[in-house]
Amino acid sequence: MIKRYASSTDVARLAGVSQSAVSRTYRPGASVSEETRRKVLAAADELGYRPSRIPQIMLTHRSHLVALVIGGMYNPFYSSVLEAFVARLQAEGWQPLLVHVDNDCAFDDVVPTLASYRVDAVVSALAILSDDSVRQLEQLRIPVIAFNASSFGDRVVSVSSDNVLAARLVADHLVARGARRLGLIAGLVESSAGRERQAGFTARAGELGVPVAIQAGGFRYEGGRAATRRLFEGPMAPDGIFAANDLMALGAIDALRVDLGLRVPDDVLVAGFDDIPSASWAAYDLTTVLQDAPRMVDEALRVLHSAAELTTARPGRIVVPPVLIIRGSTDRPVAPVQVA
Amino acid sequence: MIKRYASSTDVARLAGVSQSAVSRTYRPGASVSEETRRKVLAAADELGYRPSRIPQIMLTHRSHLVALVIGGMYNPFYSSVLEAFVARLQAEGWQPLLVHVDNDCAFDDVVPTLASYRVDAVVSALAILSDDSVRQLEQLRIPVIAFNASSFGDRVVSVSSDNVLAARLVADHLVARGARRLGLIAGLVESSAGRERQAGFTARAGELGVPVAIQAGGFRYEGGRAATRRLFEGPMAPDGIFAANDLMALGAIDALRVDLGLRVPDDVLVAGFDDIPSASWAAYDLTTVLQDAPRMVDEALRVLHSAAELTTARPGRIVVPPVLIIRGSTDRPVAPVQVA
DNA sequence: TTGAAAGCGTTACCAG
DNA sequence: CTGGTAACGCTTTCAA
Repeated sequence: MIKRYASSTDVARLAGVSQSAVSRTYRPGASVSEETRRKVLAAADELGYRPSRIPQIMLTHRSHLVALVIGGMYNPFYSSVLEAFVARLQAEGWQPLLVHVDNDCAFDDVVPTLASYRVDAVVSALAILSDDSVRQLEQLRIPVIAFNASSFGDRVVSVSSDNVLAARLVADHLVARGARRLGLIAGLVESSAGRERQAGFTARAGELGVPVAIQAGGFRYEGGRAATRRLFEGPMAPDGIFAANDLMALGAIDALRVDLGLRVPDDVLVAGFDDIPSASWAAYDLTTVLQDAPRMVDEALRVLHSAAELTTARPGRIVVPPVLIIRGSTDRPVAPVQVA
Repeated sequence: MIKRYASSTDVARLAGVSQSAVSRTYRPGASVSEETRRKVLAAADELGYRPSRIPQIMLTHRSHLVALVIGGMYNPFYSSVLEAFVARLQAEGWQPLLVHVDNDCAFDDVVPTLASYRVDAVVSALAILSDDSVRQLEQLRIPVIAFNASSFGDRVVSVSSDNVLAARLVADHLVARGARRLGLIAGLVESSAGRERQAGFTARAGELGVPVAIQAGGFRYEGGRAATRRLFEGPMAPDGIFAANDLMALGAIDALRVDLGLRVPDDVLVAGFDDIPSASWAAYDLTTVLQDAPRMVDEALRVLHSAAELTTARPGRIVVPPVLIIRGSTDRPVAPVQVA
């Protein structure tokens, strides 16, 4: 087995000082003579020495490692969340250990590994979080922060947008712009965010006395496109569609224009959720709900800080206000139009 | 300071056995009596114990940690590469430590942190890798694998597509489909991949006797859109455009259709590079070069395995064959058309 | 099969 | 200011 990294003892030997002296040289505010420091730094430079955090982890019971659990990176919303998270964690002295899971039971499998690295906390950006994984992490006393998944509000801390309110705003907007037969493209039933968006939208539509047809789109572009075609196979062709995320909304727009030969927004209004970059591309110009990722990350980090000194974060829900971004895909006069 | 994780000593105490017995219980193939194993597992379960890898790192000089350095996650190509990498690393027993850098000097800043966690290797998916960072990692004897950046072929291992060949194929294709005045939207000069694509394209166009106008697009959608408008301000309005990545190509298509009122592919052919998901969306249907991310990740992992036992990977370039994906954005008869 | 003990690379504490 | 030493949690070796 090759020894790759030099140790403080190696440096001490070369510099002709004690190992303690090397340690002190790298500890700010420790008392080392200029002479010793010089010798140590010279030796360290020669050997390519950097102090190791590993023994510190044993001593302090703090690794400064945070597990970041991600699932569907196909959704650009999650890439931007990930990027923001990593940048913020680094800036505050944490190191993200990235964990990718395809499906939920795979998460259970990696929990022991995370534990073996003694992570200080787990941040999950999974749409879905199984009861089992939560229980496992609880037993290991690892604080868990759920991003965009509120189903475990009583056991973990969750940070998410106000999905219900946002979906209600979308329903209001579509109806105000003249829609009278709504279509909803749902995500995955396992996703609490998706369920909340569906609930808010259908509730508000009900209050407004407007019917809603529902098709599942699985949060993907192709799913949204297929769901849209199915919506138009039914008896009630919608004149306003809300997709539970932007990817599906973009698929819906393409289905309407390319597969069905309809115009957006002239024939059908379309709105999405997330405000991913492609939502603002000229070909789509999609009305959507902005999820304030930086703000959500901020909140998650606030929780992380407080959880760092506890064995578990205090359960609860943190809800970030959403913003409706109105673009061309719903750009019609506000005055209700006459519908056949 | 709270002690979050139980130790083998805690378990031993509760189980009424020695700490060695606990260790052996978790080491496959060690000799423990059924009775002891039972007591240990019961105690471990009660305390939520998982063996720690931290002391092992000290003993073996191997952390099984791999630093994954990422930059522009705005490009979906990198999210999919990241996802593939993380999945593969995990499957093979490594843990990715994620590092995000905004600009290159920021990388220099995190190198000491990576070293302090005793990472076994660094995989950089940065378009740009500074000379300084490479030198720093060399001095620390950390093997480096550069993904999609070949400028340091003599110092590190790089894995990339055959950018030159791919760009030549694109030039051939555009000209075969009738383009006679080419436009090239370049990425960033600092990116070796971008430079290679530009070199291959202009070289082949030269051989074919077709002029090329160049505008920089910075690898972003907006940049590609603006670059396209600039191409048409010049004296030579192109009838075929190659963008050094898909994001810029999509911006180009929107510029052509929305800003300039031209048709794609009827008036102008457009091709990109990467084959990101949105390239195949109906609104764009973009001809592009597929970078075989899974294959590239495979190659990188092969290098990682061999580098794991060395203090440095043997420098060299690994080049993965690209595939031209022909879609609607260049869909014109193969026979050369007459151009004014 | 079992327990005791050394050692990994640090930091903190102590005596000099 | 300096060097020696204990301690962290684990694996491995050795003796019982």
